[in-house]
Amino acid sequence: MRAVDRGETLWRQGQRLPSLYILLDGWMASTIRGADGCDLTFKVHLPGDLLGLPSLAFSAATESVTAITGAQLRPIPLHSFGHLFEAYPRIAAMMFVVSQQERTLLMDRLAVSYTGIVVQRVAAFFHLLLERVRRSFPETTYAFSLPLDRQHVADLVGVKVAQLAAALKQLHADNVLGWTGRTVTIADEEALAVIAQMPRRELVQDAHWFPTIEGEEESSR
Amino acid sequence: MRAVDRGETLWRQGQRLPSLYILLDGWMASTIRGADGCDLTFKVHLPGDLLGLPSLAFSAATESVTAITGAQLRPIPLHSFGHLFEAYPRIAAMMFVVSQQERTLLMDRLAVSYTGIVVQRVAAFFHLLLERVRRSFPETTYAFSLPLDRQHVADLVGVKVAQLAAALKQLHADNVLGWTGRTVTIADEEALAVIAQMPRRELVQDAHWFPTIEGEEESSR
DNA sequence: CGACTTCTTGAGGAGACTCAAGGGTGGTGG
DNA sequence: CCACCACCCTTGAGTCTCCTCAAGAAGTCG
Repeated sequence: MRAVDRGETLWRQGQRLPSLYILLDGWMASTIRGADGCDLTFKVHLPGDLLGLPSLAFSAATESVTAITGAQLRPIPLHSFGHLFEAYPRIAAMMFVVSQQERTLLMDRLAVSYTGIVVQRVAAFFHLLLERVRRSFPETTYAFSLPLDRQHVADLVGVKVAQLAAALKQLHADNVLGWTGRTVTIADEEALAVIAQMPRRELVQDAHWFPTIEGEEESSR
Repeated sequence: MRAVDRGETLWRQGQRLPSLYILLDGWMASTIRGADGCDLTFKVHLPGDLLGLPSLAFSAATESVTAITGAQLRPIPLHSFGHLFEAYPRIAAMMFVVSQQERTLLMDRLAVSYTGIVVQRVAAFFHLLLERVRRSFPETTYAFSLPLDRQHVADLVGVKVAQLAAALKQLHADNVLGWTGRTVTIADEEALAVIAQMPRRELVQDAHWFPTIEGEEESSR
C-alpha cells in the first residue's frame, strides 16, 4: 500500500519499473515525452486500473505516471504477476483479453484522430470517460467531478486548448454537456453518443476458449 | 493452411471471428470503418504476424482483414489458444508482453499524430516499416518491395494522399528515401531516424519475471 | 496501341495553430 | 470579511498548414 500526493510522480519515463501498481483511490495520469520535448498527457487512470503494463515489454518505462489527486496504490511485484500465469491461467487469459480491449481502444482513438472533427473528438473523449468513471464510481449518474485541467484534456483529445474551449462552448450551447469548475454535467447522453460516433462494441468478459476452472486448479496444485 | 488471393477479405468487421491466424506468407491489411463510413487502412501485417488478437476481447471482429498480395495463413483455433495459457504459461507471458509492445506502438503512433508534422509522420512510418520488413524478410538491406498503394500509406500515416505525395517528394529531394513503382529505397537510414524522431525503445524478449521452464513442463504434464 | 487506373500537381478555401489580451475564480493575507 | 494576487480559462485576430477538388501525367494491362 503506497500513498502519493497530488502532483507527485510515481515513476518517470526511462526508469526501470520496479513493479506494477493497482490504483485503489484517486486519479492519476500517464504522460509521454513528445517529439518536441514537452510532456503530453496521454491517459487518465481511475481507481481499479492496473498501471505499468505497457512498460513490461521494454527495459525502461514507456511513460511517466503522476498523481492528479492524492492517490493510493497497491504494488504488484513482477514475480507475482509472473506467478499468475503459472497458477491461474484463466485469470491470465482474462488479463490478456483486457489488454486487447485497451489496444482496440487505442485503435479507435487513432481512427478518430485521423478522421474526426474537434467537436466529435471531444465528445468521444467525454463519452468514454463517462463510461470509465461509472465503472470506477458506480454511484455516478449524470454529473461527476473532473480533477483535470483544460491542458490535460486538450492533450488527451489531441487538440490545442483554444480548440477545446471552442468545442466545449458548442457542446454547452447545444445542451449536450457542461464543464464548469471541476464539475462535468452530462445534459444529453444520447446526443453525446451520437456526436462521438464511437463504434458500439460488445465486450467479452468470459469467452468459451478460456482455460477452465478445473485446469486452473490442476496447474496451481 | 489457408490461401487467399490478392484483394480477398479474410474476415470483415462485425463478423464473429472463427479463429486466429498466423500469416505465413504475403502482405495483409487491417481496415476499420471510420466515422464517415469509409474504410481506412490501419495496419499492415507481414509474415509471422498473428492476426485477430484485438477481436478476442469483443463478440464481433473489430477490424476487417484483406489480402494486399496473395497470402498463406495457418488458422489457430481459439481453444488451442486457450490451451496455451494452461499448458505453456511461459509462452502465454511472452505473448502478453508482445501485445504490450503493440499497445506501446499504438501509443507512439497516437503521440506522433498529435504533435507531428506530415514529413515526420511519413518518415516515422517508413522507419517502423523498415524494421518490421527486416524482421519478416531478413535478407532486406536498403530496399524492398512495397505492395501498398498511396492511399493505403496515406491512411496508415493519417494524412491525405496529396500531403503524402508532397512529403515523399521532399524526402526524395533530401536524399532520404525514394518510392517509385513498388520499390522503396532507403537512401539515408540515419537521416530517416532523425526525421522520424521515434523514441528508442529497448525491447524485452525474456524477462526475469516470466514463469520458468520448469513450471511450464510441470503444468503441461 | 488504346483504355484504364494510379499518381502527381496546382489553386482555392476551410480549419487549426500562435499569440496576446481580457475576464473569472480560488486562495491568501490583512 | 474584504481586498488583492495569482492562476487558469476564454476569446479574438492573423497566419499557416492541411484538406478538397479537378485536371494533367505517368504507368499498367489487355
